[in-house]
Amino acid sequence: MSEVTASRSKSQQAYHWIKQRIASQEFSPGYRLVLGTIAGELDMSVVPVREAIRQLEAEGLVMFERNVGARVSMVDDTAYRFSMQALSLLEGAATALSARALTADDVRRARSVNDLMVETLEHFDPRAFTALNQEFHAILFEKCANPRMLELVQAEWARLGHLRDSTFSFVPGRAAESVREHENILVLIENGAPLAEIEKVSRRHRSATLDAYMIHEHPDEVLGLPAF
Amino acid sequence: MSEVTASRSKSQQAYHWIKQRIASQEFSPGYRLVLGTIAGELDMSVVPVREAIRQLEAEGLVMFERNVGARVSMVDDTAYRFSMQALSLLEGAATALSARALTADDVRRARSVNDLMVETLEHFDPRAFTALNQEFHAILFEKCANPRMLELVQAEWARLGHLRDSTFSFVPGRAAESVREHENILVLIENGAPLAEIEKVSRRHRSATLDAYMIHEHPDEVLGLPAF
DNA sequence: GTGGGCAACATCGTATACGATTTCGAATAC
DNA sequence: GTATTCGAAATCGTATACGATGTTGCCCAC
Repeated sequence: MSEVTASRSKSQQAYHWIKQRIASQEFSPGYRLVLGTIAGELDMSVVPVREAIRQLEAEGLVMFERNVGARVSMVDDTAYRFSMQALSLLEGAATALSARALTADDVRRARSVNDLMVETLEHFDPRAFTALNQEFHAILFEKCANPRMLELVQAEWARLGHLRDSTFSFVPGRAAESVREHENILVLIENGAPLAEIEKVSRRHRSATLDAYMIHEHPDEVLGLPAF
Repeated sequence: MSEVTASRSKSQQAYHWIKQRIASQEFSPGYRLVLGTIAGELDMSVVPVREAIRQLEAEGLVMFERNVGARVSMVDDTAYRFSMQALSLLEGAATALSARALTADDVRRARSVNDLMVETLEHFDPRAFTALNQEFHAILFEKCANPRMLELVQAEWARLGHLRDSTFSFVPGRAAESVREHENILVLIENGAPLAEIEKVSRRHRSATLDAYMIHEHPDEVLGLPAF
Protein backbone atom coordinates (compact mmCIF):
# COMPACT_ATOMS: atom_id res chain seq x y z
CA MET A 1 0.00 0.00 0.00
CA SER A 2 2.86 2.32 0.64
CA GLU A 3 4.94 3.72 -2.15
CA VAL A 4 7.53 1.39 -3.45
CA THR A 5 5.81 -1.82 -2.58
CA ALA A 6 2.98 -0.99 -4.92
CA SER A 7 5.15 -1.92 -7.87
CA ARG A 8 5.12 -5.60 -6.96
CA SER A 9 1.98 -7.64 -6.83
CA LYS A 10 0.93 -8.91 -3.45
CA SER A 11 1.80 -12.47 -4.29
CA GLN A 12 5.32 -11.32 -5.11
CA GLN A 13 5.51 -9.38 -1.88
CA ALA A 14 4.52 -12.51 -0.02
CA TYR A 15 6.99 -14.56 -1.99
CA HIS A 16 9.93 -12.34 -1.11
CA TRP A 17 8.81 -11.88 2.45
CA ILE A 18 8.69 -15.61 3.09
CA LYS A 19 11.85 -16.33 1.17
CA GLN A 20 13.77 -13.82 3.21
CA ARG A 21 12.52 -15.31 6.47
CA ILE A 22 13.69 -18.69 5.33
CA ALA A 23 17.07 -17.37 4.31
CA SER A 24 17.51 -15.57 7.61
CA GLN A 25 16.65 -18.76 9.49
CA GLU A 26 13.69 -17.09 11.12
CA PHE A 27 11.66 -19.84 9.50
CA SER A 28 13.87 -22.82 10.08
CA PRO A 29 13.49 -26.22 8.42
CA GLY A 30 10.29 -27.91 9.46
CA TYR A 31 8.61 -24.63 10.31
CA ARG A 32 4.94 -24.73 9.56
CA LEU A 33 3.78 -22.09 7.10
CA VAL A 34 0.13 -21.35 7.85
CA LEU A 35 -1.63 -19.46 5.12
CA GLY A 36 -3.99 -17.49 7.28
CA THR A 37 -1.33 -16.43 9.74
CA ILE A 38 1.02 -15.18 7.07
CA ALA A 39 -1.81 -13.46 5.27
CA GLY A 40 -2.68 -11.71 8.51
CA GLU A 41 0.86 -10.54 9.10
CA LEU A 42 1.15 -9.16 5.61
CA ASP A 43 -2.32 -7.68 5.70
CA MET A 44 -3.58 -9.44 2.63
CA SER A 45 -5.89 -12.34 1.87
CA VAL A 46 -4.76 -15.93 1.70
CA VAL A 47 -4.93 -16.16 -2.07
CA PRO A 48 -1.67 -14.34 -2.86
CA VAL A 49 0.05 -16.16 -0.02
CA ARG A 50 -0.99 -19.48 -1.48
CA GLU A 51 0.47 -18.54 -4.79
CA ALA A 52 3.72 -17.44 -3.20
CA ILE A 53 4.03 -20.72 -1.36
CA ARG A 54 3.45 -22.72 -4.50
CA GLN A 55 6.26 -20.81 -6.16
CA LEU A 56 8.54 -21.59 -3.27
CA GLU A 57 7.48 -25.20 -3.52
CA ALA A 58 8.50 -25.27 -7.17
CA GLU A 59 11.94 -24.06 -6.13
CA GLY A 60 12.18 -26.74 -3.50
CA LEU A 61 12.35 -24.39 -0.53
CA VAL A 62 9.14 -25.66 1.00
CA MET A 63 7.32 -28.94 0.97
CA PHE A 64 3.60 -28.99 0.42
CA GLU A 65 1.11 -31.64 1.38
CA ARG A 66 -2.44 -31.56 0.21
CA ASN A 67 -4.98 -30.60 2.82
CA VAL A 68 -2.24 -30.33 5.35
CA GLY A 69 -0.13 -27.36 4.42
CA ALA A 70 3.36 -26.22 3.78
CA ARG A 71 6.50 -26.40 5.82
CA VAL A 72 10.05 -25.31 5.20
CA SER A 73 11.97 -28.15 3.59
CA MET A 74 13.86 -30.41 5.87
CA VAL A 75 17.50 -30.51 5.11
CA ASP A 76 19.24 -33.56 6.21
CA ASP A 77 22.74 -33.23 4.97
CA THR A 78 21.97 -35.94 2.47
CA ALA A 79 20.17 -33.32 0.42
CA TYR A 80 23.11 -31.01 0.94
CA ARG A 81 25.55 -33.53 -0.45
CA PHE A 82 23.43 -34.26 -3.47
CA SER A 83 23.07 -30.62 -4.28
CA MET A 84 26.76 -30.05 -3.84
CA GLN A 85 27.52 -32.81 -6.28
CA ALA A 86 25.07 -31.41 -8.81
CA LEU A 87 26.60 -28.01 -8.34
CA SER A 88 30.08 -29.34 -8.85
CA LEU A 89 28.96 -30.71 -12.18
CA LEU A 90 27.04 -27.65 -13.31
CA GLU A 91 29.48 -25.08 -12.08
CA GLY A 92 32.44 -26.83 -13.62
CA ALA A 93 30.76 -26.85 -16.99
CA ALA A 94 29.49 -23.29 -16.67
CA THR A 95 32.94 -22.05 -15.77
CA ALA A 96 34.42 -23.78 -18.80
CA LEU A 97 31.73 -22.37 -21.05
CA SER A 98 32.42 -18.95 -19.67
CA ALA A 99 36.21 -19.05 -19.66
CA ARG A 100 36.83 -17.84 -23.19
CA ALA A 101 34.58 -14.85 -22.72
CA LEU A 102 36.31 -13.58 -19.60
CA THR A 103 38.32 -10.39 -20.02
CA ALA A 104 41.58 -9.57 -18.29
CA ASP A 105 39.57 -7.27 -16.08
CA ASP A 106 37.21 -10.05 -15.05
CA VAL A 107 40.16 -12.15 -14.00
CA ARG A 108 41.57 -9.18 -12.10
CA ARG A 109 38.31 -8.73 -10.23
CA ALA A 110 38.15 -12.42 -9.38
CA ARG A 111 41.72 -12.36 -8.14
CA SER A 112 41.07 -9.39 -5.91
CA VAL A 113 38.09 -11.19 -4.40
CA ASN A 114 40.32 -14.15 -3.78
CA ASP A 115 42.87 -11.88 -2.11
CA LEU A 116 40.16 -10.69 0.20
CA MET A 117 39.44 -14.30 1.03
CA VAL A 118 43.09 -14.82 1.90
CA GLU A 119 42.97 -11.89 4.29
CA THR A 120 39.82 -13.26 5.88
CA LEU A 121 41.71 -16.43 6.71
CA GLU A 122 43.42 -14.65 9.61
CA HIS A 123 40.35 -14.02 11.66
CA PHE A 124 38.18 -16.65 10.04
CA ASP A 125 34.50 -15.89 9.55
CA PRO A 126 32.82 -18.79 7.73
CA ARG A 127 29.86 -16.73 6.67
CA ALA A 128 31.85 -13.91 5.12
CA PHE A 129 34.17 -16.42 3.53
CA THR A 130 31.29 -18.26 1.90
CA ALA A 131 29.85 -15.02 0.56
CA LEU A 132 33.19 -14.13 -1.02
CA ASN A 133 33.49 -17.64 -2.36
CA GLN A 134 30.17 -17.29 -4.11
CA GLU A 135 31.20 -13.92 -5.51
CA PHE A 136 34.44 -15.37 -6.83
CA HIS A 137 32.76 -18.20 -8.66
CA ALA A 138 29.97 -16.00 -9.91
CA ILE A 139 32.53 -13.86 -11.71
CA LEU A 140 33.96 -16.93 -13.35
CA PHE A 141 30.76 -18.41 -14.67
CA GLU A 142 28.68 -15.30 -15.27
CA LYS A 143 29.75 -15.04 -18.89
CA CYS A 144 28.63 -18.58 -19.58
CA ALA A 145 27.53 -18.79 -23.19
CA ASN A 146 24.62 -21.04 -22.29
CA PRO A 147 21.98 -19.12 -20.32
CA ARG A 148 20.06 -22.26 -19.48
CA MET A 149 23.06 -23.65 -17.71
CA LEU A 150 23.53 -20.37 -15.90
CA GLU A 151 19.97 -20.65 -14.64
CA LEU A 152 20.63 -24.15 -13.37
CA VAL A 153 23.83 -23.13 -11.61
CA GLN A 154 22.18 -20.21 -9.91
CA ALA A 155 19.16 -22.26 -8.88
CA GLU A 156 21.52 -24.73 -7.28
CA TRP A 157 23.42 -22.02 -5.48
CA ALA A 158 20.15 -20.68 -4.12
CA ARG A 159 19.20 -24.14 -2.98
CA LEU A 160 22.44 -24.61 -1.14
CA GLY A 161 22.28 -21.15 0.31
CA HIS A 162 19.27 -22.05 2.30
CA LEU A 163 20.32 -25.60 2.99
CA ARG A 164 23.35 -24.68 4.96
CA ASP A 165 25.19 -21.53 5.67
CA SER A 166 28.63 -22.66 5.02
CA THR A 167 30.55 -25.82 4.59
CA PHE A 168 33.57 -23.98 5.79
CA SER A 169 32.23 -23.65 9.28
CA PHE A 170 32.41 -27.41 9.46
CA VAL A 171 35.80 -27.90 7.90
CA PRO A 172 37.94 -24.84 8.62
CA GLY A 173 41.05 -26.35 7.15
CA ARG A 174 39.46 -26.53 3.73
CA ALA A 175 39.38 -22.75 3.32
CA ALA A 176 43.12 -22.25 2.87
CA GLU A 177 43.33 -25.01 0.34
CA SER A 178 40.35 -23.59 -1.46
CA VAL A 179 41.89 -20.19 -2.12
CA ARG A 180 44.99 -21.84 -3.56
CA GLU A 181 42.85 -23.79 -5.98
CA HIS A 182 41.14 -20.58 -6.95
CA GLU A 183 44.45 -19.16 -8.06
CA ASN A 184 45.11 -22.31 -10.10
CA ILE A 185 41.83 -21.91 -11.90
CA LEU A 186 42.58 -18.29 -12.68
CA VAL A 187 45.92 -19.24 -14.17
CA LEU A 188 44.32 -21.86 -16.37
CA ILE A 189 41.84 -19.33 -17.66
CA GLU A 190 44.54 -16.73 -18.31
CA ASN A 191 46.63 -19.21 -20.23
CA GLY A 192 43.74 -20.34 -22.37
CA ALA A 193 43.98 -23.91 -21.16
CA PRO A 194 41.74 -26.46 -22.87
CA LEU A 195 38.14 -26.08 -21.77
CA ALA A 196 38.01 -29.71 -20.76
CA GLU A 197 40.88 -29.04 -18.39
CA ILE A 198 39.20 -26.00 -16.90
CA GLU A 199 36.02 -27.96 -16.43
CA LYS A 200 37.82 -30.81 -14.75
CA VAL A 201 39.72 -28.61 -12.32
CA SER A 202 36.66 -26.53 -11.46
CA ARG A 203 34.67 -29.62 -10.81
CA ARG A 204 37.34 -31.13 -8.63
CA HIS A 205 37.62 -27.90 -6.71
CA ARG A 206 34.04 -28.12 -5.55
CA SER A 207 34.07 -31.88 -5.15
CA ALA A 208 37.04 -31.48 -2.87
CA THR A 209 35.05 -29.19 -0.61
CA LEU A 210 32.34 -31.79 -0.46
CA ASP A 211 34.86 -34.54 0.21
CA ALA A 212 36.43 -32.55 3.00
CA TYR A 213 33.03 -32.16 4.55
CA MET A 214 32.30 -35.85 4.18
CA ILE A 215 35.57 -36.95 5.72
CA HIS A 216 35.05 -34.57 8.58
CA GLU A 217 31.42 -35.34 9.28
CA HIS A 218 30.82 -38.81 7.92
CA PRO A 219 34.19 -40.53 7.73
CA ASP A 220 32.71 -43.97 7.17
CA GLU A 221 30.30 -43.24 4.32
CA VAL A 222 31.40 -42.96 0.77
CA LEU A 223 29.33 -41.25 -1.84
CA GLY A 224 29.39 -42.99 -5.18
CA LEU A 225 31.06 -40.18 -7.00
CA PRO A 226 32.92 -40.78 -10.22
CA ALA A 227 36.53 -39.76 -10.01
CA PHE A 228 35.76 -36.59 -11.89
CA MET B 1 -15.48 -35.81 -12.67
CA SER B 2 -14.97 -39.52 -13.04
CA GLU B 3 -13.70 -41.79 -10.35
CA VAL B 4 -9.95 -41.77 -10.43
CA THR B 5 -9.62 -38.08 -11.15
CA ALA B 6 -11.20 -37.32 -7.84
CA SER B 7 -8.00 -38.28 -6.10
CA ARG B 8 -6.18 -35.31 -7.56
CA SER B 9 -7.00 -31.80 -6.52
CA LYS B 10 -8.54 -29.57 -9.13
CA SER B 11 -5.43 -27.52 -9.48
CA GLN B 12 -3.54 -30.70 -10.29
CA GLN B 13 -6.18 -31.72 -12.78
CA ALA B 14 -5.81 -28.36 -14.47
CA TYR B 15 -2.05 -28.67 -14.36
CA HIS B 16 -2.01 -32.00 -16.14
CA TRP B 17 -4.74 -31.01 -18.55
CA ILE B 18 -2.85 -27.94 -19.72
CA LYS B 19 0.48 -29.69 -19.76
CA GLN B 20 -0.87 -32.41 -21.99
CA ARG B 21 -2.34 -29.90 -24.41
CA ILE B 22 1.02 -28.22 -24.65
CA ALA B 23 2.80 -31.52 -25.18
CA SER B 24 0.34 -32.55 -27.87
CA GLN B 25 0.81 -29.23 -29.62
CA GLU B 26 -2.84 -28.38 -29.26
CA PHE B 27 -1.61 -25.34 -27.41
CA SER B 28 1.31 -24.29 -29.54
CA PRO B 29 3.98 -21.78 -28.58
CA GLY B 30 2.54 -18.32 -28.21
CA TYR B 31 -0.94 -19.64 -27.51
CA ARG B 32 -2.78 -17.46 -25.10
CA LEU B 33 -3.90 -19.22 -21.93
CA VAL B 34 -6.97 -17.41 -20.66
CA LEU B 35 -7.89 -18.29 -17.11
CA GLY B 36 -11.63 -17.95 -17.45
CA THR B 37 -11.82 -19.94 -20.65
CA ILE B 38 -9.82 -22.85 -19.29
CA ALA B 39 -11.75 -22.77 -16.05
CA GLY B 40 -14.94 -22.99 -18.07
CA GLU B 41 -13.74 -25.95 -20.08
CA LEU B 42 -12.70 -27.83 -16.98
CA ASP B 43 -15.81 -26.82 -15.11
CA MET B 44 -14.00 -25.25 -12.20
CA SER B 45 -13.29 -21.77 -10.94
CA VAL B 46 -10.30 -19.72 -12.02
CA VAL B 47 -8.43 -20.15 -8.77
CA PRO B 48 -7.12 -23.69 -9.35
CA VAL B 49 -6.34 -22.82 -12.95
CA ARG B 50 -4.26 -19.89 -11.82
CA GLU B 51 -2.28 -22.10 -9.54
CA ALA B 52 -1.72 -24.66 -12.27
CA ILE B 53 -0.43 -21.98 -14.60
CA ARG B 54 1.98 -20.67 -12.00
CA GLN B 55 3.37 -24.16 -11.62
CA LEU B 56 3.83 -24.43 -15.34
CA GLU B 57 5.51 -21.06 -15.28
CA ALA B 58 7.98 -22.29 -12.69
CA GLU B 59 8.86 -25.15 -15.01
CA GLY B 60 9.35 -22.76 -17.88
CA LEU B 61 6.56 -24.12 -20.04
CA VAL B 62 4.59 -20.89 -20.02
CA MET B 63 5.47 -17.23 -19.74
CA PHE B 64 3.46 -15.01 -17.46
CA GLU B 65 3.07 -11.27 -17.55
CA ARG B 66 1.39 -9.39 -14.80
CA ASN B 67 -2.09 -8.13 -15.56
CA VAL B 68 -1.77 -9.52 -19.04
CA GLY B 69 -1.81 -13.26 -18.73
CA ALA B 70 0.00 -16.40 -19.69
CA ARG B 71 1.06 -17.80 -22.99
CA VAL B 72 2.89 -20.94 -23.98
CA SER B 73 6.62 -20.28 -24.08
CA MET B 74 8.11 -19.40 -27.39
CA VAL B 75 10.71 -21.83 -28.47
CA ASP B 76 13.29 -20.53 -30.81
CA ASP B 77 15.70 -23.32 -31.36
CA THR B 78 18.25 -21.35 -29.42
CA ALA B 79 16.48 -22.50 -26.29
CA TYR B 80 16.43 -25.99 -27.69
CA ARG B 81 20.18 -26.03 -28.20
CA PHE B 82 20.90 -24.71 -24.74
CA SER B 83 18.68 -27.29 -23.13
CA MET B 84 20.25 -30.05 -25.19
CA GLN B 85 23.67 -29.00 -24.03
CA ALA B 86 22.55 -28.94 -20.41
CA LEU B 87 21.00 -32.34 -20.86
CA SER B 88 24.15 -33.73 -22.39
CA LEU B 89 25.99 -32.66 -19.27
CA LEU B 90 23.43 -33.87 -16.77
CA GLU B 91 22.56 -37.10 -18.48
CA GLY B 92 26.17 -38.06 -18.95
CA ALA B 93 26.84 -37.61 -15.27
CA ALA B 94 23.61 -39.31 -14.22
CA THR B 95 24.37 -42.30 -16.40
CA ALA B 96 27.81 -42.62 -14.89
CA LEU B 97 26.41 -42.32 -11.38
CA SER B 98 23.90 -45.00 -12.22
CA ALA B 99 26.17 -47.42 -14.06
CA ARG B 100 27.43 -49.41 -11.11
CA ALA B 101 23.94 -50.01 -9.83
CA LEU B 102 22.61 -51.46 -13.06
CA THR B 103 21.89 -55.17 -13.03
CA ALA B 104 22.39 -57.56 -15.90
CA ASP B 105 18.65 -57.47 -16.36
CA ASP B 106 18.61 -53.68 -16.67
CA VAL B 107 21.20 -53.89 -19.40
CA ARG B 108 19.15 -56.58 -21.11
CA ARG B 109 16.06 -54.40 -21.04
CA ALA B 110 17.97 -51.47 -22.42
CA ARG B 111 19.40 -53.59 -25.18
CA SER B 112 15.99 -54.89 -26.17
CA VAL B 113 14.73 -51.31 -26.39
CA ASN B 114 17.67 -50.50 -28.58
CA ASP B 115 16.86 -53.51 -30.77
CA LEU B 116 13.38 -52.12 -31.20
CA MET B 117 14.94 -48.86 -32.30
CA VAL B 118 16.97 -50.70 -34.90
CA GLU B 119 13.83 -52.27 -36.29
CA THR B 120 12.15 -48.92 -36.41
CA LEU B 121 14.92 -47.66 -38.65
CA GLU B 122 13.36 -49.51 -41.62
CA HIS B 123 10.13 -47.54 -41.75
CA PHE B 124 11.40 -44.54 -39.84
CA ASP B 125 9.02 -42.77 -37.50
CA PRO B 126 10.82 -39.93 -35.72
CA ARG B 127 8.25 -39.70 -32.98
CA ALA B 128 8.31 -43.35 -32.04
CA PHE B 129 12.06 -43.37 -32.32
CA THR B 130 12.38 -40.47 -29.90
CA ALA B 131 10.06 -42.16 -27.43
CA LEU B 132 12.18 -45.30 -27.49
CA ASN B 133 15.30 -43.21 -27.22
CA GLN B 134 14.01 -41.63 -24.05
CA GLU B 135 13.07 -45.03 -22.68
CA PHE B 136 16.53 -46.36 -23.40
CA HIS B 137 18.30 -43.58 -21.60
CA ALA B 138 15.84 -43.60 -18.74
CA ILE B 139 16.78 -47.19 -18.02
CA LEU B 140 20.43 -46.23 -17.92
CA PHE B 141 20.18 -43.30 -15.56
CA GLU B 142 17.22 -44.31 -13.43
CA LYS B 143 19.40 -45.93 -10.80
CA CYS B 144 21.42 -42.77 -10.37
CA ALA B 145 22.64 -42.62 -6.81
CA ASN B 146 22.00 -38.91 -6.62
CA PRO B 147 18.27 -38.16 -6.63
CA ARG B 148 18.82 -34.46 -7.06
CA MET B 149 20.61 -35.05 -10.31
CA LEU B 150 17.84 -37.38 -11.42
CA GLU B 151 15.36 -34.59 -10.84
CA LEU B 152 17.43 -32.24 -12.93
CA VAL B 153 17.76 -34.71 -15.78
CA GLN B 154 14.07 -35.42 -15.84
CA ALA B 155 13.18 -31.75 -15.69
CA GLU B 156 15.39 -31.15 -18.68
CA TRP B 157 13.85 -34.02 -20.60
CA ALA B 158 10.41 -32.58 -19.90
CA ARG B 159 11.57 -29.22 -21.10
CA LEU B 160 12.89 -30.63 -24.33
CA GLY B 161 9.82 -32.75 -24.82
CA HIS B 162 7.71 -29.74 -25.27
CA LEU B 163 10.32 -27.70 -27.06
CA ARG B 164 10.55 -29.97 -30.02
CA ASP B 165 9.20 -33.37 -30.85
CA SER B 166 12.26 -34.91 -32.18
CA THR B 167 15.65 -33.94 -33.38
CA PHE B 168 15.61 -37.04 -35.48
CA SER B 169 12.92 -35.70 -37.75
CA PHE B 170 15.42 -33.03 -38.74
CA VAL B 171 18.45 -35.22 -39.13
CA PRO B 172 17.32 -38.70 -40.17
CA GLY B 173 20.85 -39.92 -40.71
CA ARG B 174 21.67 -39.44 -37.06
CA ALA B 175 19.36 -42.21 -35.92
CA ALA B 176 21.40 -45.12 -37.24
CA GLU B 177 24.55 -43.74 -35.72
CA SER B 178 22.75 -43.19 -32.47
CA VAL B 179 21.74 -46.81 -31.98
CA ARG B 180 25.31 -47.92 -32.58
CA GLU B 181 26.52 -45.57 -29.88
CA HIS B 182 23.89 -46.99 -27.57
CA GLU B 183 25.43 -50.42 -27.92
CA ASN B 184 28.85 -48.97 -27.15
CA ILE B 185 27.55 -47.47 -23.96
CA LEU B 186 26.00 -50.76 -22.93
CA VAL B 187 29.28 -52.56 -23.48
CA LEU B 188 31.13 -50.03 -21.36
CA ILE B 189 28.64 -50.50 -18.56
CA GLU B 190 28.82 -54.28 -18.77
CA ASN B 191 32.60 -54.24 -18.65
CA GLY B 192 32.68 -51.95 -15.67
CA ALA B 193 34.58 -49.26 -17.52
CA PRO B 194 35.78 -46.29 -15.47
CA LEU B 195 32.90 -43.99 -14.60
CA ALA B 196 34.73 -41.06 -16.13
CA GLU B 197 34.81 -42.95 -19.40
CA ILE B 198 31.11 -43.75 -19.26
CA GLU B 199 30.34 -40.15 -18.50
CA LYS B 200 32.43 -38.93 -21.39
CA VAL B 201 30.91 -41.28 -23.93
CA SER B 202 27.37 -40.62 -22.78
CA ARG B 203 27.92 -36.93 -22.97
CA ARG B 204 29.41 -37.14 -26.42
CA HIS B 205 26.53 -39.29 -27.54
CA ARG B 206 24.04 -36.55 -26.86
CA SER B 207 26.32 -33.77 -27.97
CA ALA B 208 26.68 -35.56 -31.27
CA THR B 209 22.93 -35.46 -31.77
CA LEU B 210 22.98 -31.76 -31.11
CA ASP B 211 25.94 -31.28 -33.45
CA ALA B 212 24.19 -33.19 -36.19
CA TYR B 213 21.22 -30.94 -35.79
CA MET B 214 23.39 -27.84 -35.85
CA ILE B 215 25.25 -28.88 -38.96
CA HIS B 216 22.02 -29.70 -40.67
CA GLU B 217 20.08 -26.61 -39.69
CA HIS B 218 22.67 -23.96 -38.91
CA PRO B 219 25.85 -24.97 -40.72
CA ASP B 220 27.50 -21.59 -40.20
CA GLU B 221 27.00 -21.12 -36.48
CA VAL B 222 29.16 -22.74 -33.90
CA LEU B 223 28.08 -23.18 -30.34
CA GLY B 224 30.83 -22.58 -27.83
CA LEU B 225 30.89 -26.12 -26.55
CA PRO B 226 33.93 -27.54 -24.86
CA ALA B 227 35.29 -30.59 -26.61
CA PHE B 228 33.73 -32.80 -23.99
C1' DG C 1 -7.13 9.89 -44.83
C1' DT C 2 -4.67 9.71 -40.57
C1' DG C 3 -3.62 10.24 -35.71
C1' DG C 4 -5.09 10.90 -30.96
C1' DG C 5 -8.32 10.22 -27.37
C1' DC C 6 -12.04 8.10 -25.14
C1' DA C 7 -15.11 4.44 -24.01
C1' DA C 8 -16.49 -0.34 -23.76
C1' DC C 9 -14.70 -4.77 -23.16
C1' DA C 10 -11.75 -8.48 -21.77
C1' DT C 11 -8.98 -10.25 -18.40
C1' DC C 12 -6.37 -10.26 -14.36
C1' DG C 13 -5.62 -9.67 -9.04
C1' DT C 14 -7.42 -10.12 -4.63
C1' DA C 15 -11.05 -10.28 -0.94
C1' DT C 16 -14.47 -12.75 1.20
C1' DA C 17 -17.14 -16.88 2.11
C1' DC C 18 -18.00 -21.59 2.95
C1' DG C 19 -17.68 -26.58 2.46
C1' DA C 20 -14.10 -30.34 2.95
C1' DT C 21 -10.37 -32.48 5.24
C1' DT C 22 -7.26 -33.14 8.75
C1' DT C 23 -5.59 -32.80 13.44
C1' DC C 24 -5.92 -32.92 18.26
C1' DG C 25 -7.89 -33.75 22.60
C1' DA C 26 -11.20 -35.41 25.67
C1' DA C 27 -14.43 -38.72 27.09
C1' DT C 28 -15.47 -43.55 27.35
C1' DA C 29 -14.90 -48.54 27.28
C1' DC C 30 -12.14 -52.28 28.48
C1' DG D 1 -3.68 -47.46 32.45
C1' DT D 2 -4.33 -47.90 27.61
C1' DA D 3 -6.83 -48.02 23.49
C1' DT D 4 -10.70 -46.29 20.74
C1' DT D 5 -14.11 -43.34 19.20
C1' DC D 6 -16.16 -39.08 18.65
C1' DG D 7 -16.40 -34.18 18.12
C1' DA D 8 -14.61 -29.55 17.95
C1' DA D 9 -11.05 -26.54 16.23
C1' DA D 10 -7.76 -25.48 12.83
C1' DT D 11 -6.61 -25.28 8.30
C1' DC D 12 -6.97 -26.07 3.57
C1' DG D 13 -9.43 -26.00 -1.27
C1' DT D 14 -12.42 -23.74 -4.25
C1' DA D 15 -16.37 -20.69 -5.66
C1' DT D 16 -18.04 -16.29 -6.29
C1' DA D 17 -17.62 -11.33 -6.53
C1' DC D 18 -15.72 -7.03 -7.65
C1' DG D 19 -12.24 -3.49 -8.31
C1' DA D 20 -7.90 -2.74 -11.10
C1' DT D 21 -5.43 -2.97 -15.22
C1' DG D 22 -4.68 -3.55 -19.88
C1' DT D 23 -6.60 -3.90 -24.74
C1' DT D 24 -9.38 -2.88 -28.64
C1' DG D 25 -11.88 -0.32 -31.68
C1' DC D 26 -14.65 3.56 -32.72
C1' DC D 27 -15.21 8.45 -33.27
C1' DC D 28 -13.77 12.92 -33.99
C1' DA D 29 -10.47 16.54 -35.02
C1' DC D 30 -7.33 17.98 -38.19
